[in-house]
Amino acid sequence: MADHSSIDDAVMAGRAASSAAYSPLYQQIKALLLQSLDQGEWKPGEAIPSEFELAARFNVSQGTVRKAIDELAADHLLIRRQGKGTFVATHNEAKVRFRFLRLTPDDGKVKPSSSRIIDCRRIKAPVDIARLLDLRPSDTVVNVRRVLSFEQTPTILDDIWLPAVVFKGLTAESLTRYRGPLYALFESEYGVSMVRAEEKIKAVAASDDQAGLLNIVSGSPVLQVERVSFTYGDRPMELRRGLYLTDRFHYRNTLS
Amino acid sequence: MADHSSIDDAVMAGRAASSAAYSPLYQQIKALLLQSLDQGEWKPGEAIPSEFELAARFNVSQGTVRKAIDELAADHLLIRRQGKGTFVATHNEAKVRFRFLRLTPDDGKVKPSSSRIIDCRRIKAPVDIARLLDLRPSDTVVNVRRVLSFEQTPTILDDIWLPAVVFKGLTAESLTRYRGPLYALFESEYGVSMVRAEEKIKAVAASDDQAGLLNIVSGSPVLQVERVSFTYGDRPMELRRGLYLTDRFHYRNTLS
DNA sequence: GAGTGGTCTAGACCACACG
DNA sequence: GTGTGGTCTAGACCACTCC
Repeated sequence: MADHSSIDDAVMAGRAASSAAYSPLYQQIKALLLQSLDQGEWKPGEAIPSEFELAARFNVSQGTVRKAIDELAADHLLIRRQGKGTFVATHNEAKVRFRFLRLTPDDGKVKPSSSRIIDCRRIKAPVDIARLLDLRPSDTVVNVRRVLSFEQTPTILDDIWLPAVVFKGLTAESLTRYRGPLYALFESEYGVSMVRAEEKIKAVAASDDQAGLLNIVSGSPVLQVERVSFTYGDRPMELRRGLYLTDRFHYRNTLS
Repeated sequence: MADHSSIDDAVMAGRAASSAAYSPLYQQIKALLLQSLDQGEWKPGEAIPSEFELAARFNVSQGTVRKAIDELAADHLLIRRQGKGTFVATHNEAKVRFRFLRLTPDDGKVKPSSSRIIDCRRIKAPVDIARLLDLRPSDTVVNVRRVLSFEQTPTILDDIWLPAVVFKGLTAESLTRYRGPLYALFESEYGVSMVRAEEKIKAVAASDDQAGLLNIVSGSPVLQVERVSFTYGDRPMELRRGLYLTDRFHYRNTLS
């Protein structure tokens, strides 16, 4: 065997009598791949080894590796490209930028966007934030406040909380200098890949200060979006409370 | 061959020189299964033939049928149950009722719901409705208006449009008599299976009459949800404009 | 025990990208 | 041409359900 983990033991376990908790081989392979992704063995945008190489490494057939990769691709952690290879998903790509932003112009036309950082400070985590981010209340969080505009029209007011331990060098200055989706920045600068997110949406009336920042009249109905984003292994890494202006935009969703 | 369609020609086409539009065998099988579903060969809740039977019918290997079924199961058109068979998805089942309703109580507790039909009438399709339902403006639509309450609290005001040709016997009386999700009724009474839906969401201020029906003060911020539901073959079959009260509920969504 | 879906394998061949 | 993912097959065996 080479220097990477063998799954022989796991195979035995999986194939042992039906008494033990049964887990199919390809699920075990999937877990190993996930682990390699989490540990950064392959970086976002890079290609992972070919199916045959992985099959050899794990001592399973190519079809079994294939099925593991299939699931990771279905979850958008990996991207398959016929003839080229299988790549680690990234937010640093024109095609999938703003992958998590569901706000769409009513007329469908793509609009140029710009971000204005209002604030970036470190604070002790408020209890509700700490709970959602799986932190202790004594932990420090980075709190970023910003306004996103489309065609010079303020449209989104975001309040963002991040574990300070992970996002060490993050400052208002570095944020202001950066152009592009935050998740792309998190990926390349802090090694944090956001993989999944959950949102809770309400309609609320804008408060005075919120209305001021969005340049609307106080009390206007706005969309309130609370998002928790997760990295590999379903670890929460960002809490975002956004206010969306929906007079010329809408939040789109597909049910199935 | 039996009396059902053979795919031999399709196979030849698919396997012919790379000049023609190439379509994998399992995709062709998928299309055939979809057709059978659409034509009602197997009804919602029923089991479809086993993988081996289907493989024999279509003259392909079991693995190829399997892959076709896999995709239909991933789209929630079919449901696999190990040891029992593969079943046509249905809204008539405790487990998946309100499958398309994303509104959730903030406290997570399930609440008893009741529906009050306000109105059910047939009208000439307004142009915007006709366009979304892929109808001609001269076509007739059924317009249903109802209020959904949770624990006696009015929470959702729905305005629903349906092609009148399809929903022939639908009246306020039959709707009032019925308990349960509308999609379950559509399925069992009108043979219409809703398979997918697209929603556009905005935050708006409730108008006077809307506020009256929801028992809130006029101008309150509410969630406006426009939903187009599709049946097999991506044919639009319902337009629904809903107003959701989100003071004690929220719209939940998962991004990935 | 019989039938169904689920896993795993091994091998052949096809479509696609790149040099 | 070579290497990658994608398809298709055939067969063995496993897990689950029901009788």
